[in-house]
Amino acid sequence: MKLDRLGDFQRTHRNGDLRLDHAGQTVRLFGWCRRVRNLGSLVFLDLRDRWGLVQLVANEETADPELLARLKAVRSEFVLAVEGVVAERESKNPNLPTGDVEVRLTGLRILNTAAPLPFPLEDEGVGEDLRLTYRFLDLRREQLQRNLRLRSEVANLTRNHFRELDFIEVETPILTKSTPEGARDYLVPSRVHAGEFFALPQSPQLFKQLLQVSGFERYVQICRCFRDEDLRADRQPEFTQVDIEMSFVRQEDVQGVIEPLAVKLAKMVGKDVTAPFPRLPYRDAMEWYGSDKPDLRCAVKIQDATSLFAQSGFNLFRAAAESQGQRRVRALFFPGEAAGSLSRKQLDELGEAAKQLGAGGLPYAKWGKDGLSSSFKKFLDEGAEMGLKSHLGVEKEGLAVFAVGTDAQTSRVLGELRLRLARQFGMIDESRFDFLWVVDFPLLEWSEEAGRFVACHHPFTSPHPDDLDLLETDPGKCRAVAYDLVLNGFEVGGGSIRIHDAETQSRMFRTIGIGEEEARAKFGFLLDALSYGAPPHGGLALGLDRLVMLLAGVDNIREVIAFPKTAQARCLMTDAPSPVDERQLRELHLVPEAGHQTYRVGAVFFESAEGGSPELRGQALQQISQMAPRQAQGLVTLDAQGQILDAQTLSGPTFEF
RNA sequence: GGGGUUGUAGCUCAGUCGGUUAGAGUGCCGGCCUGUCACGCCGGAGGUCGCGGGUUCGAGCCCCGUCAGCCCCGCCA
Repeated sequence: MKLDRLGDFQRTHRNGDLRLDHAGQTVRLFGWCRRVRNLGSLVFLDLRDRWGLVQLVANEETADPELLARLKAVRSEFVLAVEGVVAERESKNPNLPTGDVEVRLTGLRILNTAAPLPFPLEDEGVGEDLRLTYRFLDLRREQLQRNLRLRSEVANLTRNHFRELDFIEVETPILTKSTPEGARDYLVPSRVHAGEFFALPQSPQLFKQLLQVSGFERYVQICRCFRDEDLRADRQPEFTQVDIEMSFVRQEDVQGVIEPLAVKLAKMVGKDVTAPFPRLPYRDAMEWYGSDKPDLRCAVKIQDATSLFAQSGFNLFRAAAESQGQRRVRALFFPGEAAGSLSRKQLDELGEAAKQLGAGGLPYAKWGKDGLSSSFKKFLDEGAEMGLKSHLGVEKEGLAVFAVGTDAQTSRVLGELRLRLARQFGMIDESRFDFLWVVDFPLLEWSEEAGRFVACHHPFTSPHPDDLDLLETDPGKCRAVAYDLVLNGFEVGGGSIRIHDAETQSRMFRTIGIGEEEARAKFGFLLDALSYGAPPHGGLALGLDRLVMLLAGVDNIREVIAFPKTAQARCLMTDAPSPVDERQLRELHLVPEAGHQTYRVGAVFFESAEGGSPELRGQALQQISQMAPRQAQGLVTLDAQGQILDAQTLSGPTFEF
């Protein structure tokens, strides 16, 4: 098709803005054809631009025949420039903001054609792999346009918020130094320095602290961060943080600049939240909710039921009661008919879920229409049942589930079941935004894998002033001045007051097994900086993607990122990551120089009683084909004496011997 | 690294106990149509049943392997 030129055509209106007031005006519009409805001698076309949709119309009696013919050639997603007169419609469409008017065409330029799309833009439920492969089309969809617009507004509001509070935006390096601790780094090989690497930042942590030493006092940055770890629905390998750091502050001061921002952001999507947010010590969060990021939209709390079973005939529970706190019996009680009428099958499924979470099983007590049923009913005489009911607060129907074990075990099981059951029983009010601060995190935790203590937050987090001495005596008990911002069961931010003196920092390094020499080599610049007048300081980082996800009311972080990666950390659109030229690898010193190239020859020997059966050979060939691409590959089959039976290349013929 | 789940027409899906030529809706192409807005009516084209192997007289369906998407555990200071 011959395309028309844009020429000097100028837009006069946005499509979505046209109203009855415009009737009689000649307008010029741009946009994409959403759909043509060709009724023969009457043709309608919906023209879409970023701001909305308006109906165009032309008919045989009034329109230029050439224009009409051209209009009939238009297909979905063609790019058009049109001129026409706004007119009141004969039949209005109340579902459309522009539904009272239409544009009677006087001119039409086809600026570009479009092949039929690989998927319809209107449908929900298109396969996500397709959407990601054609992300540029996926992004035409209203939902994603809306999400990215929201994201843009969140970023702007955030910038303005901190600007008003006199923060300074400073950019920090993307090419930086790999540090031990924390997530796996993405590495960037240095061409100039053979065998050496930059790392992409997991966060600008050290730089923002150094900016405090430099005297900026209030720093903010909306920055990209990178972590080479496995993905989840709310986790991408590159993500965006709203990163702040302040000098001369306590925890409350940092929370005090974040809370009003959170209130404003919530308001932006029509949610009323009030600051200050509740502060919940980590220990209580684990005790009541079995999670360090509790979803407070459900009121159900975990309760300790250990003492109830001190005399019980139920050995499992009594043993816990006799373990002097080593193990406990903990319970969740869900009131309501839905909970009280759970079927045997559903209870079995719950039991399975509990086992997946590491429990031995799931003891339960259910009060339904026909009274008590329980997996340990024979140990529940009337008195015991009454005790249980008054302890758990059972009034009418409901379901209690139990877990027994160490605190870590029972928290894990009940924390997860709390969420699952609350959802199942409709006890989560989806319309609510429940922010809270989880505070007083432990500073350190024992790592079985590393055989030492590791920092819970990061190694620059200040120990709680009251717990300083525990660093050497009982590190596991030492609290940190660290705080997470939690929204509806998601960690949307985390921060801490930092260590600002070199001596405490050295003690911290020592405690987590980083020796003097290693500390010098890896964090020398930080220790230096701390020794030249570092002010007390602290800060926080918000996970922007996750926050926007919750503000947008979607359940996946990819829905608020323009070009996200798959769960396997690939970009289906660009097919990244991908192999690179060997020349690039040589320049980066990742393969030996040309001329000194060495070739490795590998062989795998499959021993088999059947010798060269076709089945085995097929399997072997396929496995080889998946080992290393672009190499000559083949399979040689030997008999028991080592004589070659045949040789087969992957693509070529089979050579018989 | 482990577990679960999905993969059939461009798209969304159905496909019985393993049995004839693999279907529907939608999209696409052609024709008709003056008030549509999910336009309507008529006709047509369109399939590597993800890929490889096996079992079987016969495989979309059963078995083994593998690839890809999604969810979860581990991991994510």
